[in-house]
Amino acid sequence: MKNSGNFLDGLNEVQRKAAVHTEGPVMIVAGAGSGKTRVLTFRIAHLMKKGVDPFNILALTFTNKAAREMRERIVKIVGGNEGKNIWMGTFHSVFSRILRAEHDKLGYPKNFTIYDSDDSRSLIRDIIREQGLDEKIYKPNMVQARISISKNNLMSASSYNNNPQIQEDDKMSGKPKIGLVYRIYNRRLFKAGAMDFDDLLYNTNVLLRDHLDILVKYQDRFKYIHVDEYQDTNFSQYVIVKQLAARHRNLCVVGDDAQSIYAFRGANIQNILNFEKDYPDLQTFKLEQNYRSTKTIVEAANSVIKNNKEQLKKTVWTGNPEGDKIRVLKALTDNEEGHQVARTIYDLKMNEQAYNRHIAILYRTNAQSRSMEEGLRKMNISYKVYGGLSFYQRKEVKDLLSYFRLVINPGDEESLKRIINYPTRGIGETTLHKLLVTANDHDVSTWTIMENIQDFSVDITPATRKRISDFVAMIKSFNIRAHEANPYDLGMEIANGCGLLKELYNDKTPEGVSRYENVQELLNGLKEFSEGGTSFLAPPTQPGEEEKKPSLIEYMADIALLTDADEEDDSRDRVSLMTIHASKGLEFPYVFLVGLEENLFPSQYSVNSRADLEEERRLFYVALTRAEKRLFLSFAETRYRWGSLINCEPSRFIGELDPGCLAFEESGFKKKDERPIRRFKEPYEEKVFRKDPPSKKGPGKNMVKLAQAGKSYTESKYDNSHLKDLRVGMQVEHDRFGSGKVVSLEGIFPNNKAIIEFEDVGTKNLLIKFARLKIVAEQ
DNA sequence: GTGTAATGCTATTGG
DNA sequence: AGCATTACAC
Repeated sequence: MKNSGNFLDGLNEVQRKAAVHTEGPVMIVAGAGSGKTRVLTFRIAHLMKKGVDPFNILALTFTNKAAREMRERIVKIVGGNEGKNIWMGTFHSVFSRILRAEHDKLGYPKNFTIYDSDDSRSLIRDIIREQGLDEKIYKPNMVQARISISKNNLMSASSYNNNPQIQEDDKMSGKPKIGLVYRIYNRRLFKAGAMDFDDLLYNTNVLLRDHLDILVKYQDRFKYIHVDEYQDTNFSQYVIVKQLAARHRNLCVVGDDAQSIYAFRGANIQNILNFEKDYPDLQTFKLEQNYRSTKTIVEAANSVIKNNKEQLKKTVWTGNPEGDKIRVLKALTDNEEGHQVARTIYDLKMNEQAYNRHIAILYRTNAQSRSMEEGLRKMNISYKVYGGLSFYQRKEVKDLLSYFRLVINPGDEESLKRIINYPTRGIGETTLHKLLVTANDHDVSTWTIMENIQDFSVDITPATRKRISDFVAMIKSFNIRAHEANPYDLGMEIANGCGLLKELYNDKTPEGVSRYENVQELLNGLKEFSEGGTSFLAPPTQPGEEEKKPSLIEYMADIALLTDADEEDDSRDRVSLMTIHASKGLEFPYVFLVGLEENLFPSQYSVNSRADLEEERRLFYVALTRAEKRLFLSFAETRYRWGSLINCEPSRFIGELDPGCLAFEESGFKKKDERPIRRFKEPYEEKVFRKDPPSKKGPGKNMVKLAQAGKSYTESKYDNSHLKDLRVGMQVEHDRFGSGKVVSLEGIFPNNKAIIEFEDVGTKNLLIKFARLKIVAEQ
């Protein structure tokens, strides 16, 4: 623990001023890498040292992980145990807790369910169908986006339907019923005791607007409010903050307009640009010194962002060394891009002793991870992909979570629909449909119908009735214990009792095994939660309030709002792969920014609108400024999309970079018909066209050698690179199954599967990377 | 009601 | 190309 008093010495002058200016409205405009987290951390620590009760401090961060890390740092500075009493987390997690505490004011159950995007889209799709609307016109995704935007602008279903402008727009676009879907959607959410993500903010606004006593209560609780990444707040969040801060006016927002990249989900850059209008007496601090990156990187980033019109004036500079030039890499195909990136990483590790964990590969869309993964795997470099299908969205994980959700809130219709017949228990589509219709007719939940099936005249057989009441009895037996039982024990009982664990265990295909493992992993997490007490997401326990025991209910309240970005870093040394959006707030010594092509980055959806293009440019700026030491840019001339090859042009953003920061091995980046950009190294010899006959000497000999030299292959236990050229019709020999013939192949090496007909044991479906297989003959 | 084959849709970005 | 939903056979 540090001695008190001197801890602020670790800040520069502006940082220190910003940290100690605790009273009144404050805006900290913080350039990339200027130490804003540090300022926020020290500021809160300073408040506590001054004697401010941590219960009175609120800090809203962009991810829960950021909150967790900041809390840890504050605890280190301040010492003692008080740090845990700060209210910290994302908007969604903090206000979902407040909504649970005040649930009765809004007529919601305390254990309301949080619907994720998939749940809410599925509900919207149901409503569209029930209303007899054409799904081709009323695309669920589009309707969902419209509803989401409305909620984030605090526009209720009624105002939506009563707004002449909107009604006119919807009519003109041939979709006059969106308002109706919105109204029904909200009604159904409420009936199910569920909120979608946007409701967590919307309903917080309703709560604060309609209940003055509640507003005053939280105004007085949150005497000091901090909002990180303020440039990415939406209107709904803006109003919440404004309301809460109205009484004490100690509001500190931190952000960088140049890094606003979430307009697509309602973030309003005007919130930060107009902060001064809302609080004319504000103090502004500009953090302009970058401590993160080399001069080259900072200058390159500046040269790009100056192409944007609307921004707050600031000049980011750094005292860091010049550093290496940014290298630009051209590849023939997306796959070759992956190979070259992997190869360059290999060189970095050899020549600069770089660790995997110091390296990030950033891309615009999740789909781009595939070619990067392939390249890394071949070079035997271990990596982790963030984002994409998150753990909690995997089918098997969501299935079990749906049981948990239903146990906690039997009104949760989306969960009910998901698992009522999984594992199959003879309650099929027709029965479910009858139940849903009856529920709708009586305006009660499907669960209520099932619970009282004898009271309703539903046309179903006695056998099916029995199955339904068995199901109801099972869920109820878990439900009565949801409050007090040990969450892990209860979770295990549910997983076993519902038959899901057995179902997965019996599936011996490679995918089935992995599904089983995923469920086990979920249960392990639940176990940790059970043993570790309440979570970091829970609000501090108020004085006089009894300490919360871990329960399944608490667990579910937590994980509904967790994302991949919140995962604790593991200690494994792995390269990070993620979208640029996901990289926000992170930094790496080595950054590879890939896929710099027109219509990919900037995205095809953005090129026709100035505002959208500026957002893409800010995204590019964010990507560049993640790098501390060295930065590599790359693009491919052709790329597979929807399974077919398309031609690409280099991104305009490359042309916007100050050429002096770039390393071209020849004359530099010119017009598209010139070919000045050479690869970093000799190109990896790769077949561009799939139709080429399999190479006689096998896949790049060097690759194999490197793969053998390395220690741990990311996934495979065996070096099966000789199976890359496996083709249908080949004769093979298996360690255990004997000799056989390849019947079919699918997927991409080494994650491909082969169906092989063995002479002795019949047909087997094998995952190539695990198969102990030899090629015996070509035919 | 259940399991498999065929179709069709998707890939901005995410709490 | 890969996945989810739908169509169709048992």
